[in-house]
Parts: sequence; C-alpha cells; structure tokens
Amino acid sequence: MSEILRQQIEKITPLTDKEFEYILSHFTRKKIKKHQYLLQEGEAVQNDYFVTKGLLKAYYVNQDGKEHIMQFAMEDWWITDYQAYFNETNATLNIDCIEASEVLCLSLRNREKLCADMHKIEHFFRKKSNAGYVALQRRILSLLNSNAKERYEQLLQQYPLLFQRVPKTLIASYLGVSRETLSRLSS
Amino acid sequence: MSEILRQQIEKITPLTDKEFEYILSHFTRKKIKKHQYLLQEGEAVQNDYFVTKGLLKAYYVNQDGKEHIMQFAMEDWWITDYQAYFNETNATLNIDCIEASEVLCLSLRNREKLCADMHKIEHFFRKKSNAGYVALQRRILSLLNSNAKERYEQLLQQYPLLFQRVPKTLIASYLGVSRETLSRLSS
DNA sequence: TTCTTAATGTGATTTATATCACACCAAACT
DNA sequence: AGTTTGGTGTGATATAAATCACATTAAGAA
Repeated sequence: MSEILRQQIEKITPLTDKEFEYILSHFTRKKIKKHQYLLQEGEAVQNDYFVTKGLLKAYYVNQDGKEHIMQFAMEDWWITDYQAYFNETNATLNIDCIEASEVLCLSLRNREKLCADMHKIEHFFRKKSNAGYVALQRRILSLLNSNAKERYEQLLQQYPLLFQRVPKTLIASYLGVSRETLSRLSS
Repeated sequence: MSEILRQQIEKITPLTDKEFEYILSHFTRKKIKKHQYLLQEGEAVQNDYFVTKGLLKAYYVNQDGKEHIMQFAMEDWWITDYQAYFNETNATLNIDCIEASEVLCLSLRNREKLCADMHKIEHFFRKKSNAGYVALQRRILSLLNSNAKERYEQLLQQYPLLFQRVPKTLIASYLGVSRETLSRLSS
C-alpha cells in the first residue's frame, strides 16, 4: 500500500491525485523476506527505502565482528546507508529484515529529478531531513549525557512500539550497551 | 564579510548578484564578544546563525551542571539549537562565544520565506541538511563503536583546524570523555 | 517430533573511564 | 606587578559496564 507514503507527504504538503501518481512513478516496489539483505557492506547503494510493511535494521559491523545498529525502520520510516547513498560511494552499513517487509525504492537520480521538477517535493524532503537531523542530535545527547539505564528508558518512552517487535539484543546494540548489561537493567 | 555565505551557497547552486543580494536581505548581522551568550537555555530561539568570523559552541548543561557540547561552529558553519528553532520551542541548549565572533542571523520566518520564493534556496538547504544528517550519523557511529582514544583521533583527523583553536577541556566535552581521561590519552 | 538456532538471564571477573584531589602554568584583568 | 581565572597534567580510588562463561527457554527448520 502506497497510501501510507501519500499520507506522510501530505502531512507536510497537500497533493492532487495526479501529483501523487507522478511521484509514485519514480519508485519501484520490493518485497524482502525475513533475514534477507536489502543492502550489504561494499555494494553500491541503489536506493533510499520507504517501508510500507515490516521491520528492518541498518547496522555497522566493526573489525571484531561486533554489530552497532545505526537505525531501525518500520512502517512509514525511511532507511538506507545515507552517507553512501548521497555521496554515491559504497555502503559501509548492512541492512536486513527483522520481519518480512515491503519497501518502495527511490534511486538518487529519481529523487533529484523529483526535487527539481516539483518544488513541493524538495520542500517535503527538506522538512524530513531537518526532522531527521534533530532526532540524531537527541540521540547524540542521550549518548553523551545518559548512562545505559537512562538511555534505555528514553528509548522505551520515545518508541514504545519498537519494543514489541525488536529483540532486546538488538535494542542493546542500538543503545551501545552489551546485551548482558541491558538484561540486568530491565530487572 | 558575507561573501563567505555566497561561496557556500554557490558550491551547491550558482547565483546572480541580484539573487544573492535578495537572499542577504533576509539576514541580519550580529557581533558577539568572547564569553558572551548568543542563546541561553529557556529562551525562544530567534535565529539560525551563519558564522562569518570567530568560534562558538552549543552545549547542553545537565542536572549536575555538567556540560556536553552538541557542536562547535567556526567560519562557514551554521549553529543554533535546531530542535527548538525548527519546532519553535524554547532552547534547551546554550550557545556562547569561544572567540569574538560575527554571525549572520536568519529567522525561521525568513528562512521559510526564502525557501518558498526561491526553489534554489530550498534546494541549498535540503543539501545542507542531508550533509548534516550524514555527519551526525558518523558521530553516532563513533560514539557507539570507538573508545575515547579512537574518538579523539577520529576528531583530530576530521577537524584538524578545530584543535588549534579549542581548548582540550572542550574537546573532551564534545567527545563525551572527562578532561582527565583525554589528558592521559594525549600523552 | 527432534534438532538446531536465537533470545534471554545471571554469576564472576576484568577493564575503561569517571571522580576526587592537588599542583603547575599561562593568560587575562585591574 | 600582582591577582584571579582558565587550561592542563597526574596520582589514587571508585564505578559502570564489558567480557567470559554457562544455563534456560523459546522459536524455527528438517
């Protein structure tokens, strides 16, 4: 269902049916099974992904094989390796499915074309990017200022829905704590 | 000197003299002395600030009175409390001058007006915001994945100019390490 | 069902970093 | 010139969290 994308855009700017149809024509659809990769480290990053169904994670794997989760994405969220996507370099992140998912794929070329053609859409993406920037600043502040327990509680409060779907092990990896420490905090 | 702003914009999109003059008319100038506040916690956030001269820091002060630096800004950088600026809420960050500074001030109203009037400028701000988002992701990854020493070395490599101007104590506060630990690392 | 894999809890130990305390020096005021 | 303030180094100690190790349970796969 692409209605969910339309709704997201319309929270920022109204669209006619024609306009939305035009926008949507720049996306392709993709279904991914559980545990399947959407993106692997070292590959070129083809797309930004808008999630219409399911749940994914983008994560970095370091030299020791430890995973650090950059972001989750469920319905109505966007996900990709943005550094690589915007700069057209190879991915340093992996993205794979926590649950079977469906996404709408937007290549950088189509994104830029849409933005050039429709001032509205450039406005939409600017607003989304600003909101994303602010969200990351909050996360940084949380990392700088709070200990493991506080970060856990903040996340729980901010994204309660996530907890019903994401195993604690992955929450730990997102928070930058070991799964053992997180386990001890909950109790 | 506002030429520095023009150069920054022209890295993304070319401008005529008229266009730049029009853009600049939406900014006001401000000079700030060393140690003076540009913004204090609890205030309304009037502007986003483009630095033409000097060096500033934006930081959060927690319940215990400990400072955590969200960002620095020197010539050619932007700085404000973005969460509060974009959402028109009161500041949770403080901004003050490390060196005597000069800034160009852009209110949210003028920013939105410029973006609505000139597609070019909306494009510029979208690009800047995207780049900012990517930079914050890098910082998060650094916080998740690296210890104090590694983070220090990464920062040193990424912003070598900063080190000649910012005391180590503040670098520590940006990295999320105590000044004592940072001091021991350097040696 | 049985087998394997993923998720979780919990003890014992180690380690990175924070905290406390004090000394020293350089810069800025007055 | 003298006095305050800001920046820095370094020892001793405390603490949050990582790591290692093992047990338990739940969930998928054959």
